[in-house]
This record gives sequence, structure tokens and C-alpha cells, in this order.
Amino acid sequence: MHIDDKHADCCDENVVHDDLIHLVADDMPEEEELYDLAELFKVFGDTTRIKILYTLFKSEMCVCDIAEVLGMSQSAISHQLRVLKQAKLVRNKRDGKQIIYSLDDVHISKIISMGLEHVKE
Amino acid sequence: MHIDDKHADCCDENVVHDDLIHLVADDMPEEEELYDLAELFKVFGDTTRIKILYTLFKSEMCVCDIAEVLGMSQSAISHQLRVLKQAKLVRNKRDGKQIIYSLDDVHISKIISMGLEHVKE
DNA sequence: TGTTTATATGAATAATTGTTCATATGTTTA
DNA sequence: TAAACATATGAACAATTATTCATATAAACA
Repeated sequence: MHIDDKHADCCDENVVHDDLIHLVADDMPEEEELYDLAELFKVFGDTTRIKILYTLFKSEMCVCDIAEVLGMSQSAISHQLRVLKQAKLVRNKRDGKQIIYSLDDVHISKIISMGLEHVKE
Repeated sequence: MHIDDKHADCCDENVVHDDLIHLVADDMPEEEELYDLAELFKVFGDTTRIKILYTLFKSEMCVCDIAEVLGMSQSAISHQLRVLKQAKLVRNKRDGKQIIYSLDDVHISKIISMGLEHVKE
């Protein structure tokens, strides 16, 4: 009763629960890995960025055209492209005055289409 | 030159770009669907919620035990479980005094493991 | 029935974030 | 070289959000 009694007033007398708690807690992935994972999904968690990714599925495109497709300011798009690039979801190359953006990850479309399946239910 | 000249000073003379813009813009999914998709990913975009989902992969569990596994307050966990439930990612059932939470979607583990693949690269 | 236990929830606060505006950087063209 | 164009970026502001604290709800038990 006194051994393994970590928490004071909640689920207290249940030894089975305590076993389960340690079992699950010990198997939790690294803090940093979970943080990175959450950061990745955070990037998908914005309509503008989702639209940009959708756009780049179709074709690589310069910043100005992406802004035109989405009907948003060049600055707003540029800021979001930076976020996407930091997450290694897009890459860019220069073509004269323009910077051409394209998708930089094979998992993206799978992740998104899987999310869509869930949403559509 | 005057026809199809939607934007004033950017990518202006390039008719090919204008074609591309309309092609891509017309194929964009419904605003509401994209919004829902972003909302779904937003739910994954928090370390606490990711940890809760990871925990529930292992086993269904009462609120108090989840709080214990994560070393967080019961209130914080309860708030987050509500978010997860609204997103239909978890469900609950009553068992006496306790409420037992479990995963409520087959896509979740696929989505998360795919995200992990990307992060690990 | 009254007390204890487990969970939920509203309000408040601190932190994060998306867009706008102004401007800087870097390339092309006249 | 100067002007025009495409993109990037810092600061500011508004909006959203995760946690805490206090308290409400609801079941179990004495």
C-alpha cells in the first residue's frame, strides 16, 4: 500500500493502474521527437499553408503566382513559404527575378490525403 | 494584353502564368473542406495532445492515469481531451466514477507514424 | 443523506501566431 | 548606372490558445 504510491488522492488504491502508468510512461518517445512531430503538424494546421501545398501539388510556381491563386498578399505568402521551407516541406530555386517553389517531401500528399479521409467521414 | 490582365504589376506580361493560375485556382477544394483539414492538423500540433494520443495507442485509460503518465494536472488533460473528442480522435465511456478514454479513429496512427518518418529524416 | 472521489468547465493570464505595412535585398532591363 | 520588378523580412497588431485556479457536476460509499 505504501510502496509504489506515487500520487496522493487520485486512482490511489489501484495498483494495476500504477503498473500501467509506468509501462506507458517508460515507452513514451523522446521529448524532442514529440516536440518536432507537433511542430510538423502545426505547419499543416493553417488554411493558407494547406492551400499553398495544394497549389504546389499541381505545379511548381513563383511566389507571385501563388499569391494570385490564393488571392492574398505577396508578403503573407512569402512569410508562410518561409515556414514551409523551414519544415522542409517545400524548396525553392531562382529563375531570373523569380523564385520558384516546389514540394520537397514525398510524405506530404499521403499525410494530407489521409487527413482528408478523416475529415470527410 | 488587356484581356485576362487580372493583376497590375506582378507577373504581368506572362500569359502562361495566368493560364496556370486559373487552372490551379479552379481545382482548389472547397474552402470549408480545407478549413476542416487545417483544424484537424491543428489538433495534432500540440505536444500534450500528441502525448495523449501516444498514451492511448498503448491502452485505453482514465483521465487521472493519463495525467499521471504525462505528469500534468487533471484539468489540463481534461481540457485537451475535450479538444481531441471534438475532433473525433478519441471517445469515452463511463466506468463507475471514472471516465475511460480510447482512440476513435483508424487513421490516427497512420498519420502520426507518417509524420514521424518525415521528422526523423 | 452527506462525504469523498473523478471529471468537466468557465474565467483569467501568458504565450504564440498570421497578416499588414514599410522597407530591404537582389535581379533584370533600359 | 538607374529604374523597375520579384521576393524577403522586421515591427506592430489582432486573434487564438494552453495552462492554472476555482468551482461545478456526478457517481460511489459509509
